[in-house]
Amino acid sequence: MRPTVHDIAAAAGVSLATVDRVLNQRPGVRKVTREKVESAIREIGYVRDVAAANLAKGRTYPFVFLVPASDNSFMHGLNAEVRAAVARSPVERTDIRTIEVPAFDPAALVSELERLRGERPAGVALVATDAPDVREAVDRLVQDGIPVVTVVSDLTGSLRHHYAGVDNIAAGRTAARLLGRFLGGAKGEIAVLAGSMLVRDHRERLEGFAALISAEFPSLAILPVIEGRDDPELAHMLVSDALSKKDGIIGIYSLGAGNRGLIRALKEKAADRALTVVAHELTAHTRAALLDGTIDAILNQDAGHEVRSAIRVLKAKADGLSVIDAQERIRLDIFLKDNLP
Amino acid sequence: MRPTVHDIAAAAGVSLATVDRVLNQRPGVRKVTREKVESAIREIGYVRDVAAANLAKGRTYPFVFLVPASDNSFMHGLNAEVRAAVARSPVERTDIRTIEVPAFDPAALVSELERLRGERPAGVALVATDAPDVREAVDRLVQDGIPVVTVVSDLTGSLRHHYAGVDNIAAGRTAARLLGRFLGGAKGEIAVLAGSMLVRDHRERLEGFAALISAEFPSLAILPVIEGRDDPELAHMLVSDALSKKDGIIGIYSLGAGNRGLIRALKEKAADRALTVVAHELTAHTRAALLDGTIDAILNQDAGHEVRSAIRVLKAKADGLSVIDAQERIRLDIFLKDNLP
DNA sequence: GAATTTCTGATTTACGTACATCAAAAATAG
DNA sequence: CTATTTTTGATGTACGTAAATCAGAAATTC
Repeated sequence: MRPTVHDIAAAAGVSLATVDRVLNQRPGVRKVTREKVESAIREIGYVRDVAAANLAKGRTYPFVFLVPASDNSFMHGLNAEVRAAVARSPVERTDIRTIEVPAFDPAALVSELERLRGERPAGVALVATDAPDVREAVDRLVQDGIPVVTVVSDLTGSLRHHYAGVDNIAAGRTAARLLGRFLGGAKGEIAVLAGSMLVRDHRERLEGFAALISAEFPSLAILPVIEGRDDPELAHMLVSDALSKKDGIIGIYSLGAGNRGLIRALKEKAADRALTVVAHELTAHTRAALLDGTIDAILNQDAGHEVRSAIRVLKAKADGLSVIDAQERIRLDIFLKDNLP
Repeated sequence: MRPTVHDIAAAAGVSLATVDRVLNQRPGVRKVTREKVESAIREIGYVRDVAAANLAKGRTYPFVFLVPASDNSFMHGLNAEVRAAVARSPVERTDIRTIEVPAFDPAALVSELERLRGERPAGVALVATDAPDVREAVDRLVQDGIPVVTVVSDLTGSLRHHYAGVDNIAAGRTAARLLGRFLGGAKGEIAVLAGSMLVRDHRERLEGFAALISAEFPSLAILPVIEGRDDPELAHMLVSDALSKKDGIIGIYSLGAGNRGLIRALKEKAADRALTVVAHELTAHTRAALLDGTIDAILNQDAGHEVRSAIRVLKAKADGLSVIDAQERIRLDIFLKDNLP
């Protein structure tokens, strides 16, 4: 049996009340006594029974998820996963509230974060827009002792406790190597379709991609980035246009959302051409395109894992517990036709 | 606040004791009363507070892990993960015991399983050796109401509750596509290094690999399988030999363990040749070989995830709860030089 | 050394569930 | 209708922790 508070009391020669005061950092304990108790805790190897503690406290964890009100498959998926987590929340003693904030709008995010600072939830998860004032707002929350994790997109240089998302530079490099190897030394041009260069994940993916291509696949030339604003219609138009004008294109890297438009353009304009295509995010559309050969590989981050990981980390931080790092690392999934889930 | 047993009692118009009898399936409740209580439970949407229940029961989950006494990096890694789980076990109210069983020895596994049947642990996890009498022994455990999950290697047609491992046919197909695409239509021979064709995962990987190569990459010819028994020395010898004799080899698929020997052979015999190599299981050796270009891609299953998943599933089954399927699906990791963890 | 402040101990209630006991009520058998 | 069995209610204790109260002890101040 693991030791309990009673065992600490006995070992330290103090009363239960004093042990409780030390454990919960309540005032009214002399320094010497406090140290006596603390060393007893260490000696007998006491670990607080979190389940019992939460039961006694009647505690639930009021968590807040800030999700961008963005209209693409990936964000819809993320939202669905948060809702699924909300559905499970009573069982896990969490009380998750989601707040939609305008996408790519640092000011809106900041004001929401400030509001939350007054509310003092047990933890905050957010899809960060990478701006200095957002970072400052997050850091203020952290300094107030509120656990904060970023999801999907991280915040440069902030004090957030954790980032539940993939390494986007590595993702870009991986895409580059796949494209480069699949093209087998051929010479030609690569088109890159992004959502917007104002978003950190997209910038990083491009950065990793471009670096590896130029370092290891010099026979491939990267064309100026096409910014499709994650909008299927716009993406369709821009990609169609590029394919018509340039017939040196032998590969495409789609690093953002809006793949529906890309896929349509490919089917219309490139059915005859042997294009190699690598895209991000597994959705119904990209899955179908992978299966029918329009896309050759899909890089993906599992939104469900990200949401669950964020919640686990917030809970652990709220309880002052440690997390299993390997469990919380969000992996970059590579899907070929053959290993689809 | 979520409803409690008191709420059920009030809603059903019975006493707490009766609710308790129904909930814990104790005798002494008339059918009509039982149904009244059950419908009240459904109506108010009561879910048992597992934490409080376990506290009251003073319950710990005595789980047993049967791991093969196999001397290769992967099994060592698996063992380490189980030990890590054991270290965490007091916090999670689990009491995990590991038992080493001789590898690839159905009889030994069966006798251990039979012994456990008498012991009645709260759950059993095992790396299955795929044999009919093992299946029967597992099914007897299941029929006795003991939760059973297979880890890494599954058991054909058995009643086990769950399999915490990757789809090995898909893994073989994925390896085939990677090799095929990386080779870019070149013509030549592919060598396959396996541990033993007596193990199910290896058989399945080969099956998937061969099927896809012959269907989609007809210019590639698969040489007879080299069985290295997961032994680095033997693998080294056999691969060296093959490389010396056949100079039509342009690709290698290593689907088992013992990659240390393979890597040595490659460095000695094929430094000059442009071989494309796909191997399984990320270890210190394969990682180094991937980074220095000796290996082109590594397929991996995360032993830590498998172990934690197995424990989560066993716990859920023991409590009669459901699991989050997406969370428990073990993914096939594809590692290139650029997305190593 | 008395008055005051600061610590400490003893005790109680609570969280939601499990489990046991004993008495009372209801159903069934004879 | 009585005797018996079955079903139900009432109540208490326990799990490990949190949190509160109040009295008493120890330390500090003047």
